[in-house]
Amino acid sequence: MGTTQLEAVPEPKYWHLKTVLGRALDSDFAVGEVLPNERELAARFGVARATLRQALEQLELEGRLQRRRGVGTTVAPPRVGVDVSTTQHEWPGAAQDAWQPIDSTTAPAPAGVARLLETEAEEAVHTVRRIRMTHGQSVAAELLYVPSSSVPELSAIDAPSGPARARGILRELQRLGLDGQDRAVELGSARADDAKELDRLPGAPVLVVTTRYIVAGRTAAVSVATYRADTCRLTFGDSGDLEISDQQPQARRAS
Amino acid sequence: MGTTQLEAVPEPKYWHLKTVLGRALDSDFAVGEVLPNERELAARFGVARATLRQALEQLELEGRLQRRRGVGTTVAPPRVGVDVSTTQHEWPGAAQDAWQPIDSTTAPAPAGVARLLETEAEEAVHTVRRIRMTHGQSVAAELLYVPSSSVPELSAIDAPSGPARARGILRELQRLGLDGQDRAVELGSARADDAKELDRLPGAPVLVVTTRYIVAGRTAAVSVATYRADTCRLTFGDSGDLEISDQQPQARRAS
DNA sequence: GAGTGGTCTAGACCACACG
DNA sequence: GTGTGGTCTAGACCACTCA
Repeated sequence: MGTTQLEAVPEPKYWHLKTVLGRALDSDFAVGEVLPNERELAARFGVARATLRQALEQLELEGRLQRRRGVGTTVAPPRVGVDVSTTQHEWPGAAQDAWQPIDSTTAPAPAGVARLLETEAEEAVHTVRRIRMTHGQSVAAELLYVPSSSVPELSAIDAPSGPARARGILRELQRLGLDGQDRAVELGSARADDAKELDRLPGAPVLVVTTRYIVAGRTAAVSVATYRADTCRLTFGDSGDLEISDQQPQARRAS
Repeated sequence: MGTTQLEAVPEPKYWHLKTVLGRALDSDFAVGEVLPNERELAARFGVARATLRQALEQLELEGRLQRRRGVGTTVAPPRVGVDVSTTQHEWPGAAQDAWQPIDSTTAPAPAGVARLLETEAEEAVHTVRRIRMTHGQSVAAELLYVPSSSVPELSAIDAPSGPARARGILRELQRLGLDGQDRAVELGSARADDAKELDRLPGAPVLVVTTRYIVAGRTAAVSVATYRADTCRLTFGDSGDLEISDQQPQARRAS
C-alpha cells in the first residue's frame, strides 16, 4: 500500500533555514540593508548560532549576503559581470584596461607556475602584481609571471622592483607578438596576500583564472588572476548583462 | 625603528592546520589514499573535530580532498580540465558532444530564466535536462531552456516529455541558425536535484555556466550548466592540459 | 566600550556505506 | 553492526569596527 512517507527525507535545518532566509531577502529586504545580528537571528529561528551561520555562509557563497566582521550582515547587490573575454586584451596592460599595476619582483617562480611556463625551476621570472578595479571596488588580484627570457630587452637600469618596473615589463610585452592564449577557470580560496587586496578574509572563495600567453608555440607568460567569487560573475560573450538570480526553480509556496 | 612584531597576526588554527595538512598530502600521500578519520585526525592535532573539519572543508574546496559520508576522506586526483570553449559546439547536442540527454518537460520557466529569455513569464518553455560525463564520472548537470516559440516545428506527436522528447528538441535546434552566444561563469551551490546527479550533497559548490544562444538578435535558448567545482577546471582555450597545483608560492620545507 | 562577525570547544545524535 | 562523515548544540573567547 501507499506508504505515505512523511518527512522521508528530513531536510537539514540549515538548508531549510537557507531557503527561508532566501525568500525573506527577496521579499522583505532591500539591497544594502543590514540584517539582525547572528545571535538574534539564531534565537529567532530557535537554532544554535553555528547552524544559523551555516545557512548564512551558503547565502554569502551565492552572493546574496555580505558579512563583515565588526559591522554586520548586509544584503548584497547582484553580482557584477566582469568581462574576461579572451579577444579583448591582446597582451595584458594593453591600452587602458581595467588593471592597475601594483608592484613587481624578480625571483624563481613557484613550482606550479614553473611547470606551466616550461622553464627551469630556477630560472628568474618577473612577477607583476596587478589589481582590477570595478566601480571603485577591487574585484581581482593577479600575478603575472614573465620569464626573463621572454623580455630580453627589458632595460636593467630600471628599478629592480616596484610599480615602475611593473609598467616597464608590461611595456616590453606589448612589443612582442602574441599568437594566442589558453584560459582556465577553477574554484580556489584566497591566499593571505590576495585576500588582503580583495578586502576579504584568507580562505574566501575565489574564481581563479589561469591564462597562458603563447608566442611561437611557447608559453611566454602566465597569469593567475583571482576574482572574488562572492561578488563577481565572469562573462565571456559580448554582452555583459547576463543575470540569473532564481536558483530555486520550484513552485512558490503560499505563506 | 624596526618594530619586530612577533605574531602580530595570529593565524587561525584551522588555517595553519590546512597548510600543514596540505604539505602532508604532497609528501606522504598518494592519490586515492584514505586519510585517518576525522576524530583521529582531530585528536592527533589536538583540536576539536569542528576545527579540523574547517581545514578539511577548505582542502576539499580546493579539490585536494574528497570526502564521502560512510566511506572516508581520500586524496583527490588533480582536477580534470573540462573544455567549455564556445566555438566548439554550435548548438548544444550537435554531433556527439559530451552531453547525454536525460529527460525533458514543458512548463513556464523560473523567473530568472524567463528574464534572460525575454519571454512572458507564462510562456511555455521546454526544459531539457542533460548530464555531462567525463571518464565515467558525471561532472556537470544542465538545464537547457528552449521557448516553444523557438522551435515551432517541434512535432506535437512526440512524447510530451522524457528522453525521446529531449532528443527531439535538440534535433530541432540543429535546424536553426545560430548567430552567437554569450557565456558567464559564477559560483553557486548545488540544488538538490543537481546534487543528486553529480553525486554530491545539496549545497556543494558548483561552477554555474550560463549560456545565452542568440538567433537574429534574440535569445533563442538559455542553458544553465552546473559543474562540480571540486573536481573540475573549466578550460576555454585550445589546449586543455593546463594545470596549476601549487597555490602556495613559498619555499619548500625539508621534512 | 559596545556590538559585530570569526574562531574554537566538547560533546551528542543522525544518515549513510559496507561487510 | 560498525565506522564514516554530516548535522547540531550551548556555550566561550577573540578580532575587528565604530561611535
